[in-house]
Amino acid sequence: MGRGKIEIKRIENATNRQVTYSKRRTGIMKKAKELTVLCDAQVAIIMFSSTGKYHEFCSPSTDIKGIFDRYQQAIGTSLWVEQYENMQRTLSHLKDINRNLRTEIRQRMGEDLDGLEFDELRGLEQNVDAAIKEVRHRKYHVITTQTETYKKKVKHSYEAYKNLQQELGLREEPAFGFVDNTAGGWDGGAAADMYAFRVVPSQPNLHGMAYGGSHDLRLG
Amino acid sequence: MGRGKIEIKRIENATNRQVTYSKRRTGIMKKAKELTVLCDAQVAIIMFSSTGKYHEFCSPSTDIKGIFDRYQQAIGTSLWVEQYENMQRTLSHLKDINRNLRTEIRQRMGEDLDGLEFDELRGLEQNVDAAIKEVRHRKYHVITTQTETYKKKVKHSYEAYKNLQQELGLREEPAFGFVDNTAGGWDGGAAADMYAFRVVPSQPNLHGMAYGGSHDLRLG
DNA sequence: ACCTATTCATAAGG
DNA sequence: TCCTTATGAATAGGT
Repeated sequence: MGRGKIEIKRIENATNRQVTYSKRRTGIMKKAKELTVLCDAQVAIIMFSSTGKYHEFCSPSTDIKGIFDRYQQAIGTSLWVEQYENMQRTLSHLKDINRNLRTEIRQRMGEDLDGLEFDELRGLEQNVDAAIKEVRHRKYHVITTQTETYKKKVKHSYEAYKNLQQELGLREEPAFGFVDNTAGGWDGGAAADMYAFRVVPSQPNLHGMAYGGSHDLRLG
Repeated sequence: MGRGKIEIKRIENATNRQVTYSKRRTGIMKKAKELTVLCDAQVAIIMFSSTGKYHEFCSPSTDIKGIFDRYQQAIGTSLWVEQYENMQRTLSHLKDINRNLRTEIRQRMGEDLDGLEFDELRGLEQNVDAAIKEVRHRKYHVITTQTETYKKKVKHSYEAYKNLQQELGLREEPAFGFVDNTAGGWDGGAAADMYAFRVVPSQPNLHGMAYGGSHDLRLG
């Protein structure tokens, strides 16, 4: 249709190609619209010209996404579903793991023990018992190190003070006496009591997690 | 075009509508193919007839998914990205939670304590200490209940045996004596020792989780 | 963007 | 669905 037949092959002249693209695109869109009205059909068209411009058509009462969701249903799931389903699987797997982890934590906190057999309880007890030994050991290490540090600080301060006195030629009595009362091993209970005043009253927080408090276990 | 002009409105006769759909669909597909060849364009078309049958066209050297990915880029991300990104967010949130839970478990097992302050260690110790009391309490409860059950079973057996003797008119000595040696409270250590032979040698397993063993913490 | 000769698509009927 | 054909629509090439 037109002044002379044309061969259906790529139009080499860029201007002609662009003009023909415009005309024929309009024609297809019109035909598509007529089809949706005449035949009560749903149509979605997406076009990219050779210059990269894009145009779309979509029958009314829906949108591209709607038609593509229907399309995916029609061809029986594919396209993006694969990565989507992978994600879904990973997600539910993670939820399972989280549930198990939370169960284990609760049991390690002495809750939710009703379902456990004697053997299981015994294993749990032994495990928690070993854990508390580790925690105590670490605690004593920390407090010992801390104490040594303070001891050294005091010692250095005292020596600096004495040096200052000497340099000033003063002979006054020191303002305080330095006594080493931190030597030797630490008794666990005593250490805990000595430092009880330093413990914060609310839940102690470990890297954002409060032991014994409520965990942020929302699944989002 | 055709033997008479037609009005562009829904064709009420179902057969005519179907016939027209077929003809015009073919026409559009042909036009689309010509467009892709003549103008070096990319085209994707999806159609659903009023009867639900679907047809598609796609320019060569690509596929529907390819064109739609390009389409989404062109309009600047949308469509499925929203739910996809929601999922991605949920997933990474779950992973965070998972990591925190595992950290907490490890710390409750006495591992990974290096990063903790004294106050935190103290909180952890108190918490684990409270937990082990709960576990022991539960363990004693279970073993006591179990023992009571066995005791009753033995008692019932013995009574049945005595009744049988009486009914048979026999006067032989009983084959075994019934002595109540399970009354009174249970000492924890003693109980554990008494029943030590019942403990399975390998890791005790609690609902599929082995305390102190390796957890199935693969993230998939 | 408009014009128009020409080709094409298709409505109706079999 | 395919064939036929009269007729209106689409459009190639030029302005």
